[in-house]
Amino acid sequence: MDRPVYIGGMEERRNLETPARERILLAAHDLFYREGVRATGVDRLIVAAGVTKVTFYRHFPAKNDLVRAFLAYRHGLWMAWFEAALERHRTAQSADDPLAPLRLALAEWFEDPQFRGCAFINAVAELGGALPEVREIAAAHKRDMTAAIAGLLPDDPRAQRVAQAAALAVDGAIVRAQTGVEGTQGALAALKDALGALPTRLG
Amino acid sequence: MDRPVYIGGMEERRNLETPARERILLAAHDLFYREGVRATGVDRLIVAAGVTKVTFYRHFPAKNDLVRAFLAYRHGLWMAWFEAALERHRTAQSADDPLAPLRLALAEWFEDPQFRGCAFINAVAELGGALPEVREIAAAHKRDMTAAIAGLLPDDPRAQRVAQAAALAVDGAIVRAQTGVEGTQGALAALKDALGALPTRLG
DNA sequence: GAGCATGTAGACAGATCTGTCTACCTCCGA
DNA sequence: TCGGAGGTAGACAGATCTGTCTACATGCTC
Repeated sequence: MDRPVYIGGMEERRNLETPARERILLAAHDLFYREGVRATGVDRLIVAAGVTKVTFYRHFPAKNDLVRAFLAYRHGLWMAWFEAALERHRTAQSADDPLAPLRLALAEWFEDPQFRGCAFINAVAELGGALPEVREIAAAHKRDMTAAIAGLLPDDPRAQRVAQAAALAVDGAIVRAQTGVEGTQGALAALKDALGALPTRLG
Repeated sequence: MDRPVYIGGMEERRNLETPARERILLAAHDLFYREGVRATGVDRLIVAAGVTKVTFYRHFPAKNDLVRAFLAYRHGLWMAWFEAALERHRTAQSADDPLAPLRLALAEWFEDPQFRGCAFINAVAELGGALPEVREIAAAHKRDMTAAIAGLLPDDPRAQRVAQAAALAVDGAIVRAQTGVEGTQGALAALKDALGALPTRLG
């Protein structure tokens, strides 16, 4: 994996060999994330996916079904990238700074020109009122993200609490990088301060 | 101010005495925050505000003008509540824990049944692609929020950095309370851990 | 008393949205 | 061989969206 999968650039896979269902999912992944769910109409999706309306509705009887499928797909993709990125940066890890891979992984993500924040936070913001289940989907995503962070910490009963606080800081960094309060560098610097203060030398 | 102003319940002010422009703004504040900007059509706004379409478009030539006015209005309202809440909780402040008022203020907010996250984070998530200026509006909001947090800290050159890290944690707590990862109590507990670790005893 | 700002009621235009429909094609496995 | 899964093209329905239009009323100010 030389390039994080969330970046996009999946268009090349969206050719006629790829099954229609997957092409729709790839188009949704691209457009929903980049422009938002409500801003993306079914007509634009079918053009981007290169399918017809009948095919679209055969696979996803309602647009909300595609929204759910998109979030499930995104979850798998993002978690795979996240865990791989943490693993890749483990070389930078030391006993003094076990969360260093977390910072480096997020720095990668934030610098990506396609970065538009967390798809799950965005989905809750956009659809939380109309489609309450996206809150539960987003919560499950955040729980998995927190578990991956906990995996960086030494085996200790207090690791769960530290991981929760670190995950909190990560979510804060994501939204601050997204709005660009102090630039992505500012978000990363504040994240470093917040993570660095946590008691990671347990035991 | 016995009740935070952001809670809503402003309907009683939306009577015929109130000028039409303010009634529209109050209706937008209610509906945009509760259900989202894109989910709220002009037709619903004019019914909620009790004005006609001509009046609406006389004050706000395009819906996006109302979006901007809504965000400016919300900023004033929220900041006034936030600063007042911090002041109200200053009694709980000690030299050991200067950020205690921050936690208590956010606990108030999160427990509110109308709580639906930060209107600015939500607006960026929903409109960041289509209306890029909301990112700058949200960034300005976050800068003011950070300045209010800095006001809790002792006068010290390092206070700015600590305030940035604290603001990062606050944003994280807001989105986690919004998605309900571990409930609002979990968000508050993680916030307490993240804030408690920061070096607030400066100088 | 003229002009202007502010308000009312409601029809209308034109775009776009989700979702349905008919009609036809192709490939594969029982 | 035949039936079903999966595909194509594109018209259509019905709702909803933003924004415009005519026509009229009221009250303030110069």
